[in-house]
Amino acid sequence: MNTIIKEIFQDTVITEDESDLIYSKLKQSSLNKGEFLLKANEEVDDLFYVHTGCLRSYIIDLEGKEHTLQFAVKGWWISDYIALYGRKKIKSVSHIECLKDAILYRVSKPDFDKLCRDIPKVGHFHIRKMELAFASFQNRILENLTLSAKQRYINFVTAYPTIANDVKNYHIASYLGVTTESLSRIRKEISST
Amino acid sequence: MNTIIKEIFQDTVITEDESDLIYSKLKQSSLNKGEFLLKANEEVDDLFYVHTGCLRSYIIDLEGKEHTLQFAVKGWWISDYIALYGRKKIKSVSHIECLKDAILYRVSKPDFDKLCRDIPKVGHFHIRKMELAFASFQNRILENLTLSAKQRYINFVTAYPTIANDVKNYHIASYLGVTTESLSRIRKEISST
DNA sequence: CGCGACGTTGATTTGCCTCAACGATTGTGG
DNA sequence: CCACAATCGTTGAGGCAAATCAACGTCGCG
Repeated sequence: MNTIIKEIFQDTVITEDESDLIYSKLKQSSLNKGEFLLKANEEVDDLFYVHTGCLRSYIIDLEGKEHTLQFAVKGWWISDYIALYGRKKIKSVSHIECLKDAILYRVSKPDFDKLCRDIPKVGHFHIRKMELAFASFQNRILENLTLSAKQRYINFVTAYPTIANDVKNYHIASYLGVTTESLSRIRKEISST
Repeated sequence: MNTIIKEIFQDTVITEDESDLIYSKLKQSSLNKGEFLLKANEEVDDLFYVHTGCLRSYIIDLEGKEHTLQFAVKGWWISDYIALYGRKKIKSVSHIECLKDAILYRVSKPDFDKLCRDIPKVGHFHIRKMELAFASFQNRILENLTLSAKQRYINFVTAYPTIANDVKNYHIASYLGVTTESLSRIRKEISST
């Protein structure tokens, strides 16, 4: 069976025919560090599976500051979910930037929806993925409400050590919601303990 | 057809047989203001559909402070999603409190999963619900990163005017991540403009 | 009426931001 | 392979939004 299908669906058992059908909807694309998968105010139709590399999605606020919504590494999906999943169809609000040379598999939302309908296993897989994401979103909101910047940083580095290595500190800062200067001071404080 | 099934699934077309099957898994329960659906450190197995009334889920941090994760009114589902959807099965981390006399319909997660499998429409309905929730979670994270407490309050009241009426100010404060004192000052400032 | 829950106000503190300058590191062209 | 520039990270001084601590109105209900 196709190795990328096997990778994406992990321990879900997929038949040869199903694999072929899914594969026919995937389009491989590669991206180099610094390139963009998406910029704000574009049409969004696709989901992207990250096979290798590292990306981040972020928005730029009215004052021109960046705020990182999500990092994505091997095994993760990334897109502009606000635009793609929102109640009304809108243009993209996020930028998606490649932080480390990446190989992606793209699938359009309509194709993906159809796969979920035609192959129930895919639908169930998707539901499970969404549920996990749901739980971790709640966790992130909770951490934002509950913890100090220092503790959020420690948690981030603990939970995602590989991402912490792959990305710049100011990317992490903009994910945690602090300035690079503050993060620098936090790191200094931690290293001296 | 059963009116509650019709209400829950809105514009999804459900047959009589399907309706009966779904209904057989639902258990009605009512809750009075001040009562709890769930407290921390309990088993969590169920999802709750809110037919009438108003509830909130919140966690209590190490310092004893409350942080509201979610409000739920008619048409919403509520549970301890961190416990119910997380990677590993854990006891509840949240409290779910009734803020306004409520009528709920409870369904166990296993039953709900089975319904999603046996009735594809239900699965697709669930996916769509999750996608919408996904988008609004991203939005909330974004607002937390981007906006001032004042602006977040204005957005909350604008987006959920009925909830804002049904709940105490300190519930809203703990949802926005500010103290009641700060929210009070914010409200004062707004009223004078 | 009186008590408890809720909301407001004031004084002070603090965590993080802003602005500015300066090291350190990385990458690129000569 | 070095030189230099750009990018990234650190440090300092000062400011501000929101937290903390404390006290006091106000409302609803037994």
